Amino acid sequence: MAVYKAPKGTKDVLPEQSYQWQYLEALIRGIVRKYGFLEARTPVIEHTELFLRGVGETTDIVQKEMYTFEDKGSRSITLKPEGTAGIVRMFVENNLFGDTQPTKVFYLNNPVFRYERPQAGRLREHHQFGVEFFGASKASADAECISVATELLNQLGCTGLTVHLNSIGCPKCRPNYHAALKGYLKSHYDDLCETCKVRYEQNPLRVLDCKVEKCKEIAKDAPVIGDYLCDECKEHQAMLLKLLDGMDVRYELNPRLVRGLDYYTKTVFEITSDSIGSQSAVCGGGRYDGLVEEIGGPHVPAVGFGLGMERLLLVLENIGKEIPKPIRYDVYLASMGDAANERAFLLAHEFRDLGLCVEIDHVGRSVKAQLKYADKIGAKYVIVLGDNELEKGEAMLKRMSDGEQTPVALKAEAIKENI
RNA sequence: GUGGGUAUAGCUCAGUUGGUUAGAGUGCCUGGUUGUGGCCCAGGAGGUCGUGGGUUCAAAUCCCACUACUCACCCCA
Repeated sequence: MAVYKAPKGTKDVLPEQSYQWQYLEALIRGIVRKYGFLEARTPVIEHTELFLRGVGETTDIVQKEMYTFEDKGSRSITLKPEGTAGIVRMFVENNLFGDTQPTKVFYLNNPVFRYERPQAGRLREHHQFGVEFFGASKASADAECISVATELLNQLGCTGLTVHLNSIGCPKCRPNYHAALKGYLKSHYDDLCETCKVRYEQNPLRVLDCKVEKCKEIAKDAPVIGDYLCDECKEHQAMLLKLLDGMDVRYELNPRLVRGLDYYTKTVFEITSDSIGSQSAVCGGGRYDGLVEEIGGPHVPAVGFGLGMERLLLVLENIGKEIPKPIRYDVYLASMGDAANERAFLLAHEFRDLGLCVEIDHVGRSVKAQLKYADKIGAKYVIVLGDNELEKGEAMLKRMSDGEQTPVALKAEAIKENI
């Protein structure tokens, strides 16, 4: 029985709901196009090593959530747990850094996999839309990325969203902050939760993110990164805020926003929703100036984000946003009797040549049942074909919205005039 | 990995202190005359009551285990 179910944490997109995905896809393509982002597609699998180096060995994603296996050639392969590492690998492997910069790419409906306990808004396989902006160190690049996300969300009419923003510094200034933070945490070490004791050693920034009450108490009075940023990081953030203000993008500065991927530098941001349960992040990203080098390329600054498609759909559902359902059939050809059935089939063929969407009877229903079926599948018009119509070479074109019937000659072009 | 909740028709759910052929709404099929949808009316099909054990004369109902789903922690999109 279990064999015939989709694996835990995965979901089918059923035929009746795929239009929602297509709607988002079209909207997204229209937006990124205006910014000049080009689509890139990378493999679902990568060498495990890429994520160890890219995402970071101490992260939860790498330590306990990856789908890793050995292939028949004894290579360690991993289903991608996030979108950025693969794109960076592509960027480096194909020497795209050698082209004129910047390089602006996006990915759409990119499947990513994490072995986690499923819950509201969290799947083991989900799909991301994301943007990666290489070779641009200026804050305008950060601002464009955020703008792509907020424009999308705004165009969809999303409400209850918050843009959280922070800077976590760069390799020049972060060590100072690390030292200060560790110094502070050391005096509270015994009160930290068990995982935070480990974080203290491996990645003290993450203690700020801890949800345990005691740790939150401690974090509240911890030194703030903003006080330790170097001039360059400070100026970068100031410029970003200025540009966001100029676009009227609302944001909240959150000094404790720390993301679970190791590659970020300077800007980090997250967009959360208050309507989709506790897994509230719809979009997350930031700057990663050191990652290209880490993956074996030259020093190339970059910034990007990932946005969860399933969560975006959840937001739309929960705020009652209706996605327009496309018309499936223009015409349904009801027919009875062998001659009319055959004529209906060929007429449908002619209609399709003219670009119309049309359906006929494939199961031998009565005329009454065919009308009912035409109504159910949302056909705009119905034509009933029987011996009478074949003789006269004329039939009634029935408009389903109001039932009005008009006589038409049995010629595809002529009928098309009337719809 | 840790907790809580749920499991009865395709779907959403009833099912009284254990009691005889397990129900409703919706969906599906058919019919309400001879070739015309929506509304209405009538009829029909459809259920190993998640699985396996136990208690009992008797279990959808009580007990245990397992599984699945779900929500939350954790983490993240």
